[in-house]
Amino acid sequence: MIKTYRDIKADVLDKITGGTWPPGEMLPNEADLAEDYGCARATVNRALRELAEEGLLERKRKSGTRVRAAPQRQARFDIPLTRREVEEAGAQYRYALVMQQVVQAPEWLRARMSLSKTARVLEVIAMHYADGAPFQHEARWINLEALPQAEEQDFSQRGANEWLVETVPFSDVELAFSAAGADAGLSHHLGCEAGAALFRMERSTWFEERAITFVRLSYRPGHRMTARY
Amino acid sequence: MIKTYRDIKADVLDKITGGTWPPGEMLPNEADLAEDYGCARATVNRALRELAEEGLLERKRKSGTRVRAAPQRQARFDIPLTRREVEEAGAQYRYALVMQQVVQAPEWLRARMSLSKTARVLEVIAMHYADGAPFQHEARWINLEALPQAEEQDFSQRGANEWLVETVPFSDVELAFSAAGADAGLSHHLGCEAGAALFRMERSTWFEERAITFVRLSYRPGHRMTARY
DNA sequence: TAGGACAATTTGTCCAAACATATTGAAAAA
DNA sequence: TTTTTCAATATGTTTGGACAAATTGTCCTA
Repeated sequence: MIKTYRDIKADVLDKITGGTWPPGEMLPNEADLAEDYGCARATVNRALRELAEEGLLERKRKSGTRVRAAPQRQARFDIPLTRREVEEAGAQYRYALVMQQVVQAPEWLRARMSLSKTARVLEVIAMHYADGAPFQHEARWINLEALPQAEEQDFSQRGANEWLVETVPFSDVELAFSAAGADAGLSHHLGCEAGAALFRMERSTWFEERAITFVRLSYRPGHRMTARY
Repeated sequence: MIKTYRDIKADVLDKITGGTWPPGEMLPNEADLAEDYGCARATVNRALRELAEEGLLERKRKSGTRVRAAPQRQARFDIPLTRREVEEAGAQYRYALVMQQVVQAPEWLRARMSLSKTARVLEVIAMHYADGAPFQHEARWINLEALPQAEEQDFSQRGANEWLVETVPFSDVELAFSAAGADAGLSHHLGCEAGAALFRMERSTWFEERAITFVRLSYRPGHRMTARY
């Protein structure tokens, strides 16, 4: 017997995948469905609302609910904290600072972070290891106008990311994935050949419209990032 | 005056980002919050439930609600349909079939798709162009045991993906992102140098526990995939 | 015929109350 | 002291009812 909103979700999903309600099909309205299922309209509403959020249904007032013609589903995945990523793979994590210095922000960085011409940034280069082998190269720039206290920090023991997560825990993030060939520095640190194809993740972080940090993470060759949906 | 669950969400979010409720902090229980906000508990419940889903709060029966210590936020992004991806960038889309043939599934593919030793698959190689320039190389294998009618299909005009979306609209998907160097075939089709770093997306599709298709999409050099959260 | 006012419909949200369920912590028993 | 039992508590879900908001289609009018 159907009772919970989960049961209803599952049943509707079955009807969709089973072909009872093909793409483009209109569903009965909430009131009718509630009667069919023998439950309150709010229960049906929650089931349908969640299916719509997951991209399977399309809902509009007055016109009703229909199965999406082109099921625009979306992948969700957790943003990996490098330490956890390594440890969850069952490997020993190690961090090492390569370099830390204050510099004038170069032009390309000013563009990405919307910085002024004279902006100073803290540049931090570091490596992350899994079981002693190079795992990820981190190149980071921190906006010293937004976070002046970063200049006093010592990132030789603890990664900049962990400090930032504590200091500016909630922020807006823009992510980009791409691929890039290893240059001389990267190939040296990652222990791979120059030109090797590396998976790369770039992340810009903002807090209250101000750029906090930009980080470019280059993974060792062969790294894969997976998601399900 | 606070009234809607959205207002409550916004207010709670402000209290979190503003430091009133720092990471790890316990929130008052729903009943108390409902009284504070002058609304029903169900309204507070919805606000907090959604914030928890978004990864900002942690909720447990009896113990209550707390701000996540390490805000495990997740990125969501839409799965790109190549045609739309190109057209939304304002470019002219063009598709071209390179090759289509039935083959015995090689060992590595059998492993990925859980196929039997004698499984036959339809191999489809195609190219996607944006404004006449190579945009993406598609290498796809379709399980003919699950979809025998694929063998009769002609993918010279319409991409295999569009046919599959119509034929098996709802399926489970496993995604993987990585980087790979262009081999001879890829560099030829994409018009880039051999060894160039390419962003790659691999997708396995399942329907009712049966492998439908595996596709490997290799983007032209320099491609970026972005998300916000 | 074209445009505007309006009523009907459907989803969206809220409420107050009740019961369900997981979990904790304390009391009771071994 | 350790284990078991049990009640208290906070979130999870459902109900039936109500009103809000968006949108559609119709009818009326110019």
